[in-house]
Amino acid sequence: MPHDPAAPVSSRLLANLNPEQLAAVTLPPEPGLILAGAGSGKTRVLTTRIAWLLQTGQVSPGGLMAVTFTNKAAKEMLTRLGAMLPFNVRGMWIGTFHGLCNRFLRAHWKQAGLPQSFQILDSGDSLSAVKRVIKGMKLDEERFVPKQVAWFIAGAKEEGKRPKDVDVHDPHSQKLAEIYQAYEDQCQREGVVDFAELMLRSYELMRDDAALRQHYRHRFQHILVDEFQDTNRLQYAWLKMFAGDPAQGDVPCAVFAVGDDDQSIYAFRGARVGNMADFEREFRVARLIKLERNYRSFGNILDSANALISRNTGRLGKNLRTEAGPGEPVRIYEATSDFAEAAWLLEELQQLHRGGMARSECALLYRSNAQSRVIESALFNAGVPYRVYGGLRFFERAEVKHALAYLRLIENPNDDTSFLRVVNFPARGIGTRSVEQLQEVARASGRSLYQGVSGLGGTAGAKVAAFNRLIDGLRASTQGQTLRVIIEQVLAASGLIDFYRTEKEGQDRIENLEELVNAAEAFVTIEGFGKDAVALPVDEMGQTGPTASELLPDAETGEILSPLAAFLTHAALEAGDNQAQAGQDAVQMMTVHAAKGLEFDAVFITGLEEGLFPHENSVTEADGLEEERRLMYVAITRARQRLYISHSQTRMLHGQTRYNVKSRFLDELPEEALKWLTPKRQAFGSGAGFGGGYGAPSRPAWTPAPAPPPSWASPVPAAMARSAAESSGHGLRPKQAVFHNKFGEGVVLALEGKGADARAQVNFGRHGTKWLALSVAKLTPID
DNA sequence: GTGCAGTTTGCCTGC
DNA sequence: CAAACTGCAC
Repeated sequence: MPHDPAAPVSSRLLANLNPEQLAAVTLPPEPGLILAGAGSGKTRVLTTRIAWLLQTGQVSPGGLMAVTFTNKAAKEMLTRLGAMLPFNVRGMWIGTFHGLCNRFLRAHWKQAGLPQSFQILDSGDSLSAVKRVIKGMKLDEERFVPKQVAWFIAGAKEEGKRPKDVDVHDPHSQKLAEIYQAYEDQCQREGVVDFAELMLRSYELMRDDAALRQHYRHRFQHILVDEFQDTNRLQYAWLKMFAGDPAQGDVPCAVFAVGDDDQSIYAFRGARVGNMADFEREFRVARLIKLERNYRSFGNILDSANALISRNTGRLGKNLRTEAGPGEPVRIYEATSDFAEAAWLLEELQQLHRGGMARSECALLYRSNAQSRVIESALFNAGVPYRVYGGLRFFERAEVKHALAYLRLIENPNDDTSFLRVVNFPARGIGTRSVEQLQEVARASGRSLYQGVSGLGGTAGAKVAAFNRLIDGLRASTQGQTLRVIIEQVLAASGLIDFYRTEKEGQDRIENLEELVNAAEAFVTIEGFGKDAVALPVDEMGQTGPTASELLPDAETGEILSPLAAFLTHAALEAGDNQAQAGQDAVQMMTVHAAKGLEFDAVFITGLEEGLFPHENSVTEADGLEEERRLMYVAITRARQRLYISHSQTRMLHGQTRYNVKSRFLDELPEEALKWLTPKRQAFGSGAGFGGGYGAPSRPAWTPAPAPPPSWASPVPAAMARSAAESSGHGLRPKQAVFHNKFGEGVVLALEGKGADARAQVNFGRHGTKWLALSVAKLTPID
């Protein structure tokens, strides 16, 4: 049944949709799969469908669930819906998988076998919990590397497996299963859950509780899933629990799955593109709708993306087209060093800005967070405002985690992870030895560290008891207080503020702690806590504030989660990406992963080098390489008007200079869409007429795109770099543009002295003119 | 038990 | 290159 054309609201809603979009939006209430290419208006289709379903009265706000993958996407959806709908959208089941699982478990904590105030472990917490388990089992950390074990446990959970379900084929895997079991016991004892547990626990509760299952299946008539290609096995199974599983003979509700197999970039955390095909088959999707018209990018950008992704195998098949013209060519730049690359980025950014482009419309993308540093310092030194997403996030900073640990202990004193973090921070005379004793006592009696104090005598026992009293006192005195007061009191009473005040480098940390108070304040304002909910504030970056919305009343008692509990949840599920630096018109910096779902007028993709992008850990398997290619595809398709791609001959990594060869992905782009800002070079050693390039014996010479050398570490540029340095000593000349780590870009005015005494006078612009000893100062020439 | 200096080790991506 | 870890003097 199409919409009622007489309804004025819905016809306005549906105006300007293309036929495919319209078909998707108004799909009858049955399972549907939408293959939505990058920039094809996917989010618009999703939000419009939700609004259309609601406005035509086909479903009530409570009868609909929409799941996204990232917090960014969830926010985006809520913001857009908030603008389309006349009522507050916060109460609706719209959020990330993990956010919704949390909400579900908060409401049914008792059935799920959790304490009411269970805490959520982020990956760092989870890793230290694993470490404790391994230590407790007296196992060798060499043989059972905590990181790998944590990885193994998360992987098992994502497959829906409990310790008893894990494949055991040798003593090692046997032990792994035992560690997994011990980890689980420990988490249960402490009342904490990790990310994967949120999913698995809610899945199992639904699976095992028929009444609950019936309740939710009756409730949700429509479930919309964004980024379906990124779902893992468990998430798909979870979905079937809520929607009804056709394989079990259920009649499923209207699941509206939107995805793009070409943008599947989360295989490393269990994503299964195959879920799309499985869904189509299992849910007997009658009509698969493809959205292939791109509204975002100009032709050259799109052609580049299409050409690149066409090298992947086993695609569902889709080709983006646009009606915009070719636009600007894709510009490619080769830098001599990562510093020079940063200097070039800066220069191009300034030029775009002078040309009238907003800084916030420029994005700098990189494969891994470590690359942001050099770029950041270049921007910082030039005084260009920027904003970094991801990396060390706000709620993951050490001082913030310390403060949160105190808050978590107030909520749940059995949270041993938090207990260990702060029992002796700031120092209160409880050293390693005392803590070990306490751990032994607690383990022996099967109690938490907090409870274990009763079995610990002597001065150590007295000191721990004093710590417990501190926590208890804080719990009592903060009862019923506002979040701001609670946090301020904790910061003062714990001694955290005093501690950082005496630290040399403590000022920044104190500022972050103050920022934590602000974040809490903002959180309370936005969430509203049952009172009249406040309209979504939108900051200058177009993003809304925190979106916890986990304030569902308890299913049995009707009790509303305390502000503190809600805030702690918010801190665990959202890393607080937009706490700092919000506001001004700033250049956007993030990893390619973080950029998914976003778009910008100008995009710079940096570090297109073998070993980095594609990442060296990925090139050994075909699957890995294809995922890297999809990642590059995602990166390219973020750009609306201008796309720049850069690579560098050398790069600092692990404190050493690495010599890199340009990425194979550059050779996979269509030449006619490109413009090389620096001379295009063949893989070294393959002069004109040599065809196949050097060092690629596995490929015949006639291969159209010669494979890059097997190793990304080319010895040749290294030799070139050496000879350049040897011939001129320092490689500098007057008027040479240089880059300094601290002062940024400068121009050499004069040179004097030789060898170890060589000095250069450099004008750094806003940092003034300085004489630098070349044996000490690192000056990198910029071409 | 604390704090410092020296040494080692690791950086891929994220809810 | 830095964070994280280890060893040592107070």
